Amino acid sequence: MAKAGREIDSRTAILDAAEELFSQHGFGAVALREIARAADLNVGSLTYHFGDKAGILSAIYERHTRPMNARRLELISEATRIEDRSARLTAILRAYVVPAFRSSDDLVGGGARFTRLRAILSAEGSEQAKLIIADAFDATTRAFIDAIADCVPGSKRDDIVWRSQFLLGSLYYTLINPERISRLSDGAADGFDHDEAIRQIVEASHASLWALARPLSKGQLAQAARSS
Amino acid sequence: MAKAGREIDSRTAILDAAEELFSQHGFGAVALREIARAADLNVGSLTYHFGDKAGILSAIYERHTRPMNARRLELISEATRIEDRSARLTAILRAYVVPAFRSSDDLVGGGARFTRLRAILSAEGSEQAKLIIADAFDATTRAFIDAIADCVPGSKRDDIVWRSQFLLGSLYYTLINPERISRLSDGAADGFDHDEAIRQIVEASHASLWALARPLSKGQLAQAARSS
DNA sequence: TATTTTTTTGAACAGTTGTCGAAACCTGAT
DNA sequence: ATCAGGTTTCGACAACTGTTCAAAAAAATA
Repeated sequence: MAKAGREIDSRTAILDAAEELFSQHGFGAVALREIARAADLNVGSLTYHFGDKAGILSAIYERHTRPMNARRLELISEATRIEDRSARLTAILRAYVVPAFRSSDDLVGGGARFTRLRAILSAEGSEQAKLIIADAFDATTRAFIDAIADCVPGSKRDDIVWRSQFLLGSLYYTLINPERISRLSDGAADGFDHDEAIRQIVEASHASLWALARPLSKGQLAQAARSS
Repeated sequence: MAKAGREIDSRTAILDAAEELFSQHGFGAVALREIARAADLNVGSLTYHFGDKAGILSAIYERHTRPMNARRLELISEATRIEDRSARLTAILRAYVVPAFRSSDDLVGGGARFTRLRAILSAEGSEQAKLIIADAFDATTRAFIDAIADCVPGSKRDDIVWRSQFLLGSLYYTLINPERISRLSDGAADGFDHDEAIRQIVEASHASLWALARPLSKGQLAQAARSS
């Protein structure tokens, strides 16, 4: 397992280059030769280290999935200790969203990039990619849904599933189309601002999910609006 | 401009086949020969009718954009006549979501398929596709945001932009990953049910946007939850 | 029917794709 | 200095890509 070559570590150089390119153009649209050029290596090196093109994607997933899931579960665990239901819900939502944007541990700046990659891959839906993505995040998502359900007692679980997936949709959309937010707000909002994006997603999702706790009729809601 | 060939109309046969394939695998991943095979025609026919591969995508957009936008503006116009703010908001949201799922006029079943195509293209972000997509829906989206703003007076416009884009993200995500909703709810919810999806998206977005009308503090929200 | 126009076909093109194997290279231990 | 190991390079491969074009076919027009 000795290291050789001009690079410090060719494997991570390849993964870094591939992750950057995949997160921008998707899996199928990126040629192995592009990755090789970006990593300053020959094409053959890629298949030597990872066997397959799909093997590169597998390795990318492997180095992100575990730490990101661990961080999420850790934060969710912290959040569930909060007494106040509304504050707890906010903490749980942050536990899910923040690790998706920020890097986990050593991988600097990789959080948002990897999440963006996941977003693109889910849309691309290539057969090769599907096998790798699999359900790497299903268990965590279920824990996340359970934690939410405890914050909004009495609500139907189906509704929570729907709205928690809408959270994921909002997350993906923001990472893929940040410029639309900037443009539609005429520059007043910055879609590229991760901190602001986190805040917006968390608050919007909070409102969406919290409404399940006390399902007011539309008439009641309208009345409340009129009286304000 | 006479019609010929074995098919009723080769042009629409090509567009139908291409739309189906593009909406499933994206623009770059579909080969012209696949489209030709699906349309029961030769490859040369495609470039004969549409010049380019991009030309096919252009034609798909052209036959959907106008009617879908028209239908949306029509429904928004109807909705703005509703007095009750909450009911009006619901109607506006439906005006945006329903045409994205249901077909407009003659094109049977094309609504959801075309929206799914848009979702995939936005993720793919290929240069060729970007030029075609352009801002075909920007004007309508702005009218949509304006109409929402009237329902939630006093709220910041930035917030409305963010949350309206989250609506779009939820829409896209639902069309791309319907099976995730079914799976995470253990079959209790059906992600493929368009009517249910419309209802869920509209209600969740309503809660999200309506909360902007009367920004309660988290303490107040928590108190309300406790008292219930 | 004969002529003209539109459409379809089949083949070919230059370029790119992922993958593979043999040779060259580098490094550290013997 | 020799050897063995992992690593990198280069070249080639078959398959597939979008696009083009002349010829054949079909349809429309006269």
